[in-house]
Amino acid sequence: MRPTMEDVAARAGVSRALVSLVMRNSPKVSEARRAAVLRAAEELGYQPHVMARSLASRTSTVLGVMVNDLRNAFFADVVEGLDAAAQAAGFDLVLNTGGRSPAREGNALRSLLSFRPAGVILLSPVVPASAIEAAARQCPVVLVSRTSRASGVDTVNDDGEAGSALAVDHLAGLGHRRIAHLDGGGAAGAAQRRRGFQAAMRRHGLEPIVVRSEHTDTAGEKSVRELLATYSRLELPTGLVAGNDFNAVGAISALEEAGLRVPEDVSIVGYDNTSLAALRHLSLTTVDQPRTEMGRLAFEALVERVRGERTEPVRHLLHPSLVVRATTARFSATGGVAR
Amino acid sequence: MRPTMEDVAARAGVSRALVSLVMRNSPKVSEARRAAVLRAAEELGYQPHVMARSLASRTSTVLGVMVNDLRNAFFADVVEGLDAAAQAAGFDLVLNTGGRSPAREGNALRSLLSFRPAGVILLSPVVPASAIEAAARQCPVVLVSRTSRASGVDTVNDDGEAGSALAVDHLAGLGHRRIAHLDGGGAAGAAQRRRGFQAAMRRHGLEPIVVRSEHTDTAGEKSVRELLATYSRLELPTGLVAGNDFNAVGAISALEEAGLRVPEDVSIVGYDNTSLAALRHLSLTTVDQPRTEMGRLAFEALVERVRGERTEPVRHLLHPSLVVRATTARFSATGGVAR
DNA sequence: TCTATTGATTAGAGCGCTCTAATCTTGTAG
DNA sequence: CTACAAGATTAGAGCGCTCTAATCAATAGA
Repeated sequence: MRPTMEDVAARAGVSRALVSLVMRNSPKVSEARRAAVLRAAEELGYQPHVMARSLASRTSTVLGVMVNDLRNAFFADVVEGLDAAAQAAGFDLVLNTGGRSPAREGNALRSLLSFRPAGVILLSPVVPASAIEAAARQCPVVLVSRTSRASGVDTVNDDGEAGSALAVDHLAGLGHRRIAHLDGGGAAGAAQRRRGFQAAMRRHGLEPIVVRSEHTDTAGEKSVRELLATYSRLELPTGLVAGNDFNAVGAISALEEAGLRVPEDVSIVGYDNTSLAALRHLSLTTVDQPRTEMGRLAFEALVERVRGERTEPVRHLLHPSLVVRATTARFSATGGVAR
Repeated sequence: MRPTMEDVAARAGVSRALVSLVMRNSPKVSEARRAAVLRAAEELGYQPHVMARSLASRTSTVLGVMVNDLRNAFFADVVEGLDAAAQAAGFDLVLNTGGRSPAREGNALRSLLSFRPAGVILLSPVVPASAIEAAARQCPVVLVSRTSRASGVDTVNDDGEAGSALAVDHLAGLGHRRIAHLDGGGAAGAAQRRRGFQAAMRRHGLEPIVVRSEHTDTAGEKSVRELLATYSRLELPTGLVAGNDFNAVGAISALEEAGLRVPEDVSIVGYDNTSLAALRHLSLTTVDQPRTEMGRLAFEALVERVRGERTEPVRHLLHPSLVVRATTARFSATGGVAR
């Protein structure tokens, strides 16, 4: 049996209460006793039992985290940021996955709440808003990559409109006039990216071209083939704002297959700055979301609530940034830069 | 305040003990009472408090999981497999990251153990063996992508030697004779892959060429440049077994940069079958590890111990498989297939 | 010498649950 | 009726800790 506080107390010749004080770094313990207790604890290999502590103190150091899909590098990055911040502050993460199904997410959320966590962080959840509000009645809730109007809920989102605008500004700045967006369809954040694209294009006095696509490489290929079938070579968009990096890679494949060069004939911008984009082989110009930072902010928002420092909801809208790599170049009327 | 068992008992007009029995699906409760309790619980929105339950029953449904690096898709996949199995069996995951530093991993592990978890799963940990053995004295431990001889420790590993052999057999079968391995250096599993490569080459009566590299794309580029500098065009290896997929992508870049075509001039096999490899743009032939399966097996090994069904350590060595895509082709003495 | 006062220590109740053992109901057989 | 077994229910201790209030020791002031 693992030693308990009682064992440490007996060995150190003090009361359990004193051991408790030492374990919580209370200042009102004499140095002599503290040392004795610490030594006894060390000798027995004692470690406080977080669950018992949580129960007795009616506080929790557990943060529930529900992830839409861990295989998605985006979420993995957010969780890493979350974990780093939580560890530094002495919190522990209980982690779940919802399998992208509302029903399963509901169970996962319930399971997290049964820990009576200090708070809960949901990464791009697909559960109905009512479920989120119900959770918010039990403990603070922070949403990442999903919005909410509930007052007990904080949100952390990337400003997809600004991100698309960044991409458009970049391409327009390079002289491109015919620019198309490969829309992410129903994917999280896709609507904002599309809106941002359209708004930015109009701001530049350009006609927005939106092609329905998805956040996968095969969809990117397909969409570009459609584009190629629709436009003559001379009218083909010379700039492409993809829904995400995967989509961009697919688009590049289809372009190259058709004998078009990137970036000489067509410039292309991705979205997300995944590890994929950074690969030298691709060197994709892309829009970066501060993912680790998003995790940190989510944690901080939660902790502010837990500590009662704030009751008003906070809505973080993070500003993305453009990472210029090798898939974008100045527009050339001759359809290619000089070689 | 959230309702407790006492509240439910009062509302249903029964004792707390009876509510406890209902919550645990005990068969020795009359249907009438069961229904009454369930209704009262429903009305109050009652959910048992896992921590209190764990404390009282001296059992735990918590599994501690320490991940070397969540950003690495490999681990994210394993965790997904783990999570699916754990959820199905009613366990919860407490998750940590070690920041790839032994000291930080030590803290992370301690933090997990302070939950008195049913068991602990470590994904490619870098802590010293002694720390693992110490943990194993407190609860069952399963290691993924790391070996151990301790008797309280189960392990789940992919058979890196077999994986490399698969790659070599494939290339040799395509007629390649000069085959080089881009070694992963100190990375987890790199040693096995190298050994497997060497053994397989000898089995085919071929001379193994090993180039020191790392599991990154830039290292892959660098290594191929070295290869190009070392060998004349005619003596250049025509088959490459990369340390992992990233490494393979870097290698491809360097080859193309040098005017060599993949797979016409050089065939290349990756390792891990990451989402990267599946990208149609790359279509990398690669060795697949059953990652989700590894997570599931780790969970099962743990549960067997938790249930006391087994005390002997189990050492899973999973058989990888080859996924043939477009970066490998039959060797042609003319240095290229007919076009 | 006798309070106050301050700081250090501890007794003991209680967190929300489980679990053993005891108690209460029935139904049935004698 | 009574006795008793079997099933249903409950009392109450206890899991490992925290926290309030009480106790104790030591020092200072009068």
